[in-house]
Amino acid sequence: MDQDKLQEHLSGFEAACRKTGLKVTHQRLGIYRELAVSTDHPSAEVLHRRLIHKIPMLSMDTVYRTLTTLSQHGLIHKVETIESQARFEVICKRHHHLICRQCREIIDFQWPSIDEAMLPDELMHWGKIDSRNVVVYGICNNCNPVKTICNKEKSNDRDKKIDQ
Amino acid sequence: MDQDKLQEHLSGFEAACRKTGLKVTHQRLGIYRELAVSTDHPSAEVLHRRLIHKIPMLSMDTVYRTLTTLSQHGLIHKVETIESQARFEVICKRHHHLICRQCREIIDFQWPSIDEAMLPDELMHWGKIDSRNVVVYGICNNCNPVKTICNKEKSNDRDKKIDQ
DNA sequence: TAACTAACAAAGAATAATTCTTATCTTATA
DNA sequence: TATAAGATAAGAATTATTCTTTGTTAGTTA
Repeated sequence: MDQDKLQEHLSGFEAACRKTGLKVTHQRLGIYRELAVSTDHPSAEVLHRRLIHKIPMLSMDTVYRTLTTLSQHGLIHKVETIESQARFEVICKRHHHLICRQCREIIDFQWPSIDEAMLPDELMHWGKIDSRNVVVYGICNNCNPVKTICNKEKSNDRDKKIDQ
Repeated sequence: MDQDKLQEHLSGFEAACRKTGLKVTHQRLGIYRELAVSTDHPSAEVLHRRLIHKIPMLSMDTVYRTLTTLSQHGLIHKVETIESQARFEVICKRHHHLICRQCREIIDFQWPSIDEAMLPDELMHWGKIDSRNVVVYGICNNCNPVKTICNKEKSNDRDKKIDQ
């Protein structure tokens, strides 16, 4: 995310906070900004690790509380996964997620035809739908190199913790 | 799931266990059967509660262990959600999930056109894809009854936002 | 059918992720 | 600038899940 886009996001964020009556605190702004510049859908823990040198007194609880609050107010997203640790993203343009079962990297992709497709009729009378997301799982080439040409002995990042 | 279908499932399950070298134990069979007759994507805790009168000595640990094992061997699915408690389902015919943010009920629906649609090109060189699921979130009519005529007033927009 | 061994149970400890409690601050507003 | 509502830090607590050990049970194979 480039600087202009970021500034735009941050202004939008402040405005949205004010509108909903959320106070614009240093911590919230910091957490939101960090999330906005992250492309890897960080967990609360990762965000905390990245922010602690900027906001030394930042507690994990604040990160969790903030993420929950922002998510409840629709300012950020919790990503659907089969993991136990929740991961987040700012709300940017519509996209879906591709997740590696091994290294757990989550990458975004667009799929406009799905976004526009009519949902099946049976959903029409269920209630009020507010999001539709595709989650694609698999093993990425880094984790399970294509044998074809070379196959350089795989990097064993099974438990790689997606840090900083 | 009707009786025949269930029997078929159970035979398939036993065969699959034997094939992978998993022992077909009373507990595994019981847990799998309970999951197969459940349409509500139960958590480990719920399954345990439902089974404890049939298998009085069943421990939570066994339920967790079994669900993990079966899931690792591709015999059951862990459902993608934004919840902290994991929920499971047997592998039946292809379907997607509709989840109520309020009551957390998860219901299945089919969407064949998505199942057949080509994934975007950009995913082609990412790795080996093994599943694609649509997760639809919203508020069901039971939780937020439609006030037929007009009324808005409700729709506490706080949590809305993410469109369609 | 015996024997080998994975799987199970119990019980408790451990871990990981997240939330609560309380006293103390900060932001937005009067 | 005072102040009330709301937010934070710190640590305790909770929840979900996994691990450890020991003794037992029960599938599977010879």
